[in-house]
Amino acid sequence: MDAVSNSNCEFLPDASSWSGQLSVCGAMRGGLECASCRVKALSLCSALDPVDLKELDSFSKTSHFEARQHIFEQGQTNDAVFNLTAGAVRLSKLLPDGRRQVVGFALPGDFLGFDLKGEHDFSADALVPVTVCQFPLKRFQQFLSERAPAMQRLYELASHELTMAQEQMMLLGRKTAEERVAAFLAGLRNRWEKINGNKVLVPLPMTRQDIADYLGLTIETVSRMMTRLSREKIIVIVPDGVRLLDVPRLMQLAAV
Amino acid sequence: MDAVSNSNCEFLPDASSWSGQLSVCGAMRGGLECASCRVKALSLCSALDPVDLKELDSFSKTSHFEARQHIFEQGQTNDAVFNLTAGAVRLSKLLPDGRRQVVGFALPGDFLGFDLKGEHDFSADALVPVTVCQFPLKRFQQFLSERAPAMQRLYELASHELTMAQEQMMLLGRKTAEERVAAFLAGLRNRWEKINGNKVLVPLPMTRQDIADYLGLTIETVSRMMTRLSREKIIVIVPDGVRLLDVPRLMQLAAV
DNA sequence: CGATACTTTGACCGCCCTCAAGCATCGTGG
DNA sequence: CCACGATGCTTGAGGGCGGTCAAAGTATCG
Repeated sequence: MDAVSNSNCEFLPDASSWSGQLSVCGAMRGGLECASCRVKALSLCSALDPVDLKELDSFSKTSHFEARQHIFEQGQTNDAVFNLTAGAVRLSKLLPDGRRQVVGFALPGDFLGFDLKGEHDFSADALVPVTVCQFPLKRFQQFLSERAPAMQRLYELASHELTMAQEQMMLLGRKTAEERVAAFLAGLRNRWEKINGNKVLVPLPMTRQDIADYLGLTIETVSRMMTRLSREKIIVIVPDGVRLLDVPRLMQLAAV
Repeated sequence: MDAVSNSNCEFLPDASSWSGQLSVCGAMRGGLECASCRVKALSLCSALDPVDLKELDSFSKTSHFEARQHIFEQGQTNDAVFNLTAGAVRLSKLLPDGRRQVVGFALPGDFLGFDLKGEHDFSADALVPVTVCQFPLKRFQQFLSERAPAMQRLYELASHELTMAQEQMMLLGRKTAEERVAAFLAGLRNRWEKINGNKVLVPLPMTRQDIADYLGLTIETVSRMMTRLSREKIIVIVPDGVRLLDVPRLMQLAAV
């Protein structure tokens, strides 16, 4: 996997801004077609031959979102699906009284919009400047119904997402605060590694509040646990992320 | 939906055993083909025309499991998928140190085995006598690749499962003990209603420990919350289930 | 630099867990 | 028919993990 070079795409803990990092490391240069997409191998499109890819390209639209912009919102009718090519997105649900649960973070290569009908049951918000391939829902569904491999690939992605969701249930239902934070960092590391190849620098484009809402904790507890991991020389907290010093120990604390 | 008659299939709080109830209300009489399956409308098979259904039938096998028998286990290689036609199944994950998280309960009509490859990442155990339609994985995959509507239907089921999983994340991450128990009962009611039409009698084929492991609580807390709901005249605890007295209040406590 | 947003740290508290005992139900065998 | 052990459920007393409240520290950006 050489989709992204390691040298100039590394997460730079001291200086690089997200837009800067992501415009360099990002997947699709505006206006170029799917054929040149750099997250293709990670995404839905890996199942498609060049002909199908061109067809898909013909009704896709590249969109950009600034940090904090809504890509779609809970309750809104679902009329498009997305493939994230650059940036990071928070997926969250709200209760009527304002309590929030983050159900996931989407990174480059991730697909948004598995629920192909009805209303969105969570919101998707750009955490940093974001680029997506956007597909109108109707056209996308028609495309799928005519390409068994694409449907099959999408199923695999959804099924994997379901497995991850069950793992998250284990985390939320049965793990301690320290285990949750350790598992979160270890999990994110593995995802980023597939994207930028870096095994020790873990970008955290989300706030502590977002992490807390993802892990079923409060912002204070997340902060305390990060500090604890830091004191124990397992991580170093850097701007917009962490550097992992002792991955084996981190994975052990994560309680698999 | 008249697949199941109401009169003699009601959950009987005082006398009926699970095997008794389920053999009467159950979906498929041993040896009969898919065409007569009574949970068809709820399941994967609703997407199939009679010809495809016959083809599917040709490589299906009806299996029975006694209460407490394993249908499959976490870590075991995945070589079959199942459609539950009668009974109830607990889906659970274990941590190395023995902590358990129940990731779901399967009821008649539910599909088991969305992850079509690798190893099972949870165990499926019969809570009561169970009947399943069993399909060898390879044949099933081949069947799917040739029937777009079936693949699409399976995708819908998986996608719905994912949505439910996200709802469960909200429950585990952000709801109080009372809200969790209320939401659990309200959710089960809606699922049973589709199966047996009963809106107030909610069978609970699982133990309090199973419920606790599903809700991220302890058995004592589940028991206390059930007692509290009972004291507040919202439910009545009956053998093997609950009777709902005040559904609106229950749904309100569930914090939607 | 001052305003704003985010993070960290500390002191205290409460919800749920732990530990322990008692109760109900059911199948089994005397 | 009842004694019984096994299993599961309920209830109570007390403690701890993580939440709440409050304040100080830090980065970013006009």
